[in-house]
Amino acid sequence: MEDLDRRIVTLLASDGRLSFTDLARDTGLSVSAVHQRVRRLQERGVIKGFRAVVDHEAAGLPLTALISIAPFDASAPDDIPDRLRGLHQIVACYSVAGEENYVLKVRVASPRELEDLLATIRSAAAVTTRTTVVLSTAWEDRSPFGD
Amino acid sequence: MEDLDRRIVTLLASDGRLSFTDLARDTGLSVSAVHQRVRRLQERGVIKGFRAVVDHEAAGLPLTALISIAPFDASAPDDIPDRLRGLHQIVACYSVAGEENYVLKVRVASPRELEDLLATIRSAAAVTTRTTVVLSTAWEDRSPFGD
DNA sequence: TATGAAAAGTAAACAGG
DNA sequence: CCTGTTTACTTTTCATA
Repeated sequence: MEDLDRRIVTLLASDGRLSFTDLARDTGLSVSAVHQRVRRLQERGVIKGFRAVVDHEAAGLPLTALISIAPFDASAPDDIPDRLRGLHQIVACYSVAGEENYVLKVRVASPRELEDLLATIRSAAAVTTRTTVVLSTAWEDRSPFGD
Repeated sequence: MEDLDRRIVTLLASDGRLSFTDLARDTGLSVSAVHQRVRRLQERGVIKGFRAVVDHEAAGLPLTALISIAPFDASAPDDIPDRLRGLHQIVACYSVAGEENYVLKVRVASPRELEDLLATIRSAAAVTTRTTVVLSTAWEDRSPFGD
């Protein structure tokens, strides 16, 4: 990726509502030039979208957990993500190399909801679960480019 | 959190560049009313910011890993997040309840860079590491409110 | 891939209920 | 906490290099 594009991506990764005017100032390009570059970055899929960063505690979902899962029957065809996609509490689903096959990140309102969710996950995807409760988040979703 | 606010947060969590005009249409409020509510949500810290969602593969960081860490010396004061904060490859840092003390999410360009990063983490924070490489991401950073 | 300029749309601030 | 209005700014498109 070109230097100017990386700069634009870094800027938008740390403030997704920066105006094209600001981006232009920070990159030395004209407003139209930045505009075109951002559009191209989106077309190429480098920028996949824009999101508000929500404080889940303040939003009523104070409990985050990481759940590693492995299928009961390792010979079954693996459509686990498809089986879990409908559970909106699962905010991330990674296929991983390791003892388990997938790691999920979930957000729930209470231990009780976590308990229910685990049961749902186990029966929906025919898996065993190993749950790690998040106690606190030092940081999250930081830009890997070093701002 | 009130219903209208939850709706606004959900909408912005799925498209962080929605205009106040669009938010007003989708909530039935006036443009000024949504404007004020969004400002208040930011002041209260419910909305912590806005970010571009970057495809890290396309952006040259194709390798993601989850690293669980535990201190060599459990009696030492725990300033691990502070010791790791400067490593920009660490995009998330969770304190967790479990065998290990922290789980990190890292993004790097290559296995070689992961190797270097692991060495840096071990010596910077005086910890042992257990690394789980992410093979693919089914989804990530989804809204937990069910859009 | 860049630029500047024009038209349409939006944000931000404000007065008032 | 809401509404409508105003002003300034921003987005988007276009012609052009």
